[in-house]
Amino acid sequence: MPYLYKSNHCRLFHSPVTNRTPPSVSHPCELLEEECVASLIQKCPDMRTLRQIHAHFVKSPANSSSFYALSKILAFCALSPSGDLAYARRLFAQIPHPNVFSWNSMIRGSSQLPHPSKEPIFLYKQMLQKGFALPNSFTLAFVLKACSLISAFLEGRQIHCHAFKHGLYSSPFVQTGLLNFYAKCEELVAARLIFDEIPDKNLIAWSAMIGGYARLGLVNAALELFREMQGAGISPDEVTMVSVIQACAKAGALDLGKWVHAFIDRNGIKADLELKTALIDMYAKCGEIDRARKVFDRMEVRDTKAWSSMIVGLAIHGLVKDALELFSRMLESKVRPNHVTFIGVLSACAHSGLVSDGRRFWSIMHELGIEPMMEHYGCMVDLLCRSGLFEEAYSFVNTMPIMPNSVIWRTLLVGCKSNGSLDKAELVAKQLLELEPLSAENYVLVSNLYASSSQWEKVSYMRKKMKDNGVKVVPGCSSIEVDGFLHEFVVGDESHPEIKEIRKVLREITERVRLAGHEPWTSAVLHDVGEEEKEVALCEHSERLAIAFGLLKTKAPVPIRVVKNLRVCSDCHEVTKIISKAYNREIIVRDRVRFHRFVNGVCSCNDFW
DNA sequence: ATAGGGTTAG
Repeated sequence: MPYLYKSNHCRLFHSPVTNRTPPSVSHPCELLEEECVASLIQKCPDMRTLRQIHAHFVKSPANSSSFYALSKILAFCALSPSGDLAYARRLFAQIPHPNVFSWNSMIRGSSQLPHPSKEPIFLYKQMLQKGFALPNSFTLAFVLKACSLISAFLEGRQIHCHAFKHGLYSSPFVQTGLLNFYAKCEELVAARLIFDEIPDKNLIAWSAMIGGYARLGLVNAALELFREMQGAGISPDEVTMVSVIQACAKAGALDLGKWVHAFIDRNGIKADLELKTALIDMYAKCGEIDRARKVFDRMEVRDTKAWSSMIVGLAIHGLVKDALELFSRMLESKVRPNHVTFIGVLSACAHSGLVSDGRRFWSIMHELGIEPMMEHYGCMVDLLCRSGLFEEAYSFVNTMPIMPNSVIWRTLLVGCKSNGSLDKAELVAKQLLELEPLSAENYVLVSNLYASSSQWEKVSYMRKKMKDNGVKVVPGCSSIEVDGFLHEFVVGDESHPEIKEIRKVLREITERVRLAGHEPWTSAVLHDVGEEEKEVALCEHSERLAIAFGLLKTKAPVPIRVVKNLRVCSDCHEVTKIISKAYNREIIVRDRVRFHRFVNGVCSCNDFW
């Protein structure tokens, strides 16, 4: 059907380029044979040249029925970094019965866009509906990748069925595709079932499974598999190591992270851009900002993510000056900052109350065409509140072009308290509880606020409201790393083998907390327990369990690391302060925003709340 | 005939 290509010829070409020989392609083909098109495409540097190849191809009637050459042209447009997916789409639309190769090119091409969509999944559905081409192992691998990018669980599960239906399940590419898909959807049990079924697990399968555990911060599972992998005689590469390092970072497991770093050096694994960025992130998240900086300084090439991870790391450590200096250097080296970089920069400003700097960076961000996201608004609200500009923060939130989320309202609520704007507090609290009526921490925060102004009736009203709404307390969770193993503690969980000794130390801590004049009423609100159980409620708080464990095991004057606090309340910080002083130890507490380094009861963070 | 699966910052 030659007319098909000729008649659409004009639509595909915006300029008359048909009679010129491509400058960079000096292939002496008179007639563009199939192989010739293929070899030209191989060397094709850009779309301009491709259009010319395409034009020659279209002009030659001998070629117009060559689906092979056409699929080569299509693949270039859809897949090459110098291709043009829009051009590929137009070309594809003109092919009456695309072959499986062309479908695959379109599916893969459309899943490589910077903003993943359902387009590849729709294409796959179309392919099945039309029924002219049957999916092969490439198809399933590509569409599974697309599903994993957007966590399209239902679609991916269907493809799992298709793999059996079309007899493609035995393909290692389909298997790792499925494994990775389930892992990305956080369905680790399903992922593990597939992993265990793979007879000859290769490097990719091992890495995908380790990566699945790593993303969820299951550091022990990730490391156990990493050890098993080596036992099975498979050598990890830099991609595997990124996941292992990420697992350490997520869990705040510094000693493990250091060991893994040494492993990388010892085994001659090349630390590339990604791995170095992962190392920076790991050291920063584990509280070793100097080591993070060392890795960063030794890098030869740094992209936006590398710069950002260092800037964010410095910011969460409260090293504001260094963070902002680094940002200037980043601009000098012509690496374009993105929204994550600005989260680091703005949060750095917020930590030190640098209002005018914060405002300046806010406008630079706009000048660079970066649309502020919720996190950026959050930083600005925090900055204004900490700088005593509560009224401005309040009107800032009320004029936001996007609906403020609970984090924004909570920031503002804390701002109400510190700025003494209790009149606005009720309004903010109302917004917060309307938006998120099922989260226990909101009730605690609001009732803390009432308690600070001795409005006890409102305190008990909050407790009642929480009960009426059926709010369940999500157990707090902390972890502590001892001798290369991460111990996790969940509130109420007594399964730890050393629970008796832990309890003994906890009682001692409780006594010290009491002697210091603190009442553990935050926990009492949460647990609603009688006087007798109050002590238990306090003790059961995960962070204190972790601290207690650290005191048991850590006899030498080394820092006690309390990390991965999912729920850190101001009460915890108080306790940490007291313990640090009593035991003359350095305690590092990490919350979602920053580090608090307590030495002899004094927090190095100047904005300790 | 053509091609492919695991990785970094919030």
